[in-house]
Amino acid sequence: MKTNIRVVLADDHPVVRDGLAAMVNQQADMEVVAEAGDGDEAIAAYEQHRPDVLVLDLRMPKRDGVSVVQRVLETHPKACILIMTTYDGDEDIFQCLSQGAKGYLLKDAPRQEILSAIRAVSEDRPYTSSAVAAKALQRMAKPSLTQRELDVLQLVAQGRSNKDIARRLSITEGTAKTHVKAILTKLDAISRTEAVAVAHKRGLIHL
Amino acid sequence: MKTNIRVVLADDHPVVRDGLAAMVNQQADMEVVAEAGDGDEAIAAYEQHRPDVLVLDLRMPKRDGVSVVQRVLETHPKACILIMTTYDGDEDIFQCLSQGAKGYLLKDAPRQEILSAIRAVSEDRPYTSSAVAAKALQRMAKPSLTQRELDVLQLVAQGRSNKDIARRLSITEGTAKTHVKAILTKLDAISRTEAVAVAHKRGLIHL
DNA sequence: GCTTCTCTCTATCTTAAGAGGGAGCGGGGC
DNA sequence: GCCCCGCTCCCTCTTAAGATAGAGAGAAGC
Repeated sequence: MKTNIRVVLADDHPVVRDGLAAMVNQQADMEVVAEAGDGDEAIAAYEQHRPDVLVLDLRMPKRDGVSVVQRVLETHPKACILIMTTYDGDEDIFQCLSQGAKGYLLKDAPRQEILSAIRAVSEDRPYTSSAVAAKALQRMAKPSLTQRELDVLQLVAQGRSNKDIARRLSITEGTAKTHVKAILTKLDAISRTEAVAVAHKRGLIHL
Repeated sequence: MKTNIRVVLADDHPVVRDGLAAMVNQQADMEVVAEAGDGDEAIAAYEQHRPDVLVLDLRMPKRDGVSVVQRVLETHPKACILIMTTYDGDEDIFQCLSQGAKGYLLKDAPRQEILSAIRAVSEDRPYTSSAVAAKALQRMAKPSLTQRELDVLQLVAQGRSNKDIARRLSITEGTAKTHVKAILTKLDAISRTEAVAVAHKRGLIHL
């Protein structure tokens, strides 16, 4: 057939790109037209080739997946992006999906699932894996952190003291404590260290 | 030639296995004889095929890379094992190498490096990447934690209080504090939360 | 206009964390 | 035998962390 699905692969591991490329090129109805090893290359490759599907790793050097999704959809609102990630707890997944990514995949997914996800996304059909759907529901029930709280959380995770955090954010120590307290309540943690553990598990922060 | 290098691949991501398999099978002098998706399968595959090289991911379900290395070398002291990992800061790398793994690789290594590493290991020559050699030197200079301290660190990372840690390890709170203090000193951290951050960066713990 | 939310700041109080000591006991190496 | 090390326990003291409660300013939505 002449209506091949044109795919661009973006992943920082050559091995993974090879694996995906091998799988894709074996299919009669799809082909890899370009590969990218980091976020900037991914954007450049998209601009140049305008593929039917962009398969995108979330964690990449220079520019992470979230910002690539943002950037590409800004200039090409109809772009079909399939997110690929290692961790299903990753908060970024939901950020990408809500920004307009068409689907997401776990890296440990079997071959068939990967291929059918690419086909689905290429036809503008959203692809939702059951694992992520479940996570999404769980996530709905939990309170979300404000931007300021995420700022504070980031510093807490680095091991900063309240006083240090206050200095860096140009607020009083009392305010820093207020934010930390709010974080503890929302994450259902007793101590800041537990909060970091929970936040990491939920993919709210990347250490 | 008839002296093919027989390779077993162990990685929990089908995509990665595909990529490696494609690369390896393209070479005239090597072939993939089996693949494994977790630690137990890796051991079973080794027993069954006795390959020249076992390419092993450090992080796998059921049984992690370290214990696979241990197990295989126990019964086959001459086994040639090539460790593959995503993170170069991983403490487990050194554990594997000191246990007798012949080489290690980063997953973001280029194709050529991967292939030459496999060839080196198959000839019983150790393969050491420059990145890891540098890390190894850095690591030498730093004080190492005792087993007990690692136990405590694990619990600290989960957000447990000193009192809680004491209860779980059947020691007094004072002793728990002593261990925590030693950890802080060795990791050069001011607070337990910073200690967790440092420990994670060094791959001493996996959250 | 009113409510709601976020961010900011205040104050007090209790408890946990961390600094700085010292010390006994068992095992392994010298 | 002795010494070093890892693990355990003890003490005091200071400071940081966390619980609790209240409140004002500004923005967004109804």
